[in-house]
Amino acid sequence: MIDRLPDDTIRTWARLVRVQQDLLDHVEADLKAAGLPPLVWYDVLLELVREPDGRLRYRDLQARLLLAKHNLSRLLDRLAAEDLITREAVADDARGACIVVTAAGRQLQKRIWPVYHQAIATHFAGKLSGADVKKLGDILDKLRR
Amino acid sequence: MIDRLPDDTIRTWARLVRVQQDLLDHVEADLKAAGLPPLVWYDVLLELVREPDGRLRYRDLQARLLLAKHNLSRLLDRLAAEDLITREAVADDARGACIVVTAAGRQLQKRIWPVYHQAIATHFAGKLSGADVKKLGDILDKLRR
DNA sequence: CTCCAGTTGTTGCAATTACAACAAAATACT
DNA sequence: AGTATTTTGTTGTAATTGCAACAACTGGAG
Repeated sequence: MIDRLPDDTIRTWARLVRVQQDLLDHVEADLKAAGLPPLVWYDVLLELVREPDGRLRYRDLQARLLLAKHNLSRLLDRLAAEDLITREAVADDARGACIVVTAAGRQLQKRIWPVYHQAIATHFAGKLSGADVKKLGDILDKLRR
Repeated sequence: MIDRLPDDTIRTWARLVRVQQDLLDHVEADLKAAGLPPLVWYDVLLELVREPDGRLRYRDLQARLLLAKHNLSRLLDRLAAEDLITREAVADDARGACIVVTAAGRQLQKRIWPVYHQAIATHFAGKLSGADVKKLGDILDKLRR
């Protein structure tokens, strides 16, 4: 219980919220301008592509994405409709759903990355020194706990 | 045009996105747990309360909130439905709408603040040193441009 | 004055997200 | 085994957000 936060702490918080929203808006706009799907699609595909066998259980995917389960379910519906992923049964758990990237899914992930990479460079990395990035990383690490 | 960002820069970006989302989720959850409306409501009320006469033109409010105009229009519908704001005509511009906080709006803003303040203290300020906050502020400032 | 481009704010409609309830299967407990 | 509890994932429905078109108005050029 803290009595009263200093004004500059509050200002920094406000700025964090604001800047972050602004950054994401710009990145999303860049993706859209390139005719690409929103960032969450990429997040899902990336998590799957990173796995050695290109598959993850639903709940594990959910845990990594910090997405409410019902939202993920519908997001996957949309990805499946585009043949970017498929749902398979899990061997030892009949409830489970295994999410698998398709070849098209891998291809799309590869296609999004350069655009996303460029956006990160433009809106984020290009504005900071190496030392800034390092320091920011340390600070974010503390916030994560 | 940057050739290829270093891995740790990309990791820091990813962490920024993740941590920020996580922080906001927690803050929103705290507000909801206290039976309070979402953060945007507070943002709108705060902008208005800060004005000496408790009013702002629609477009100015929009510019400060980084909200798409149609979204703000509907958000204001909801606030108006709870009698937290009212819309008034602007003297010298018949198109314009002036958004005015009501007494109930001011009261709600005052009621939200302690909860929001506590959430900032818990999830943000409490995890960082004063120097961290200062450094973070500087970095965010660079990103803003 | 008259027309035309730009601004301001709202609205119809589609897509996405949130909440609540649910079915099905696994796990724990007696 | 038999029953309650928890986990896992989906779905119906309502709220919110995004997109495009719109009406009303302003301000400036001819």
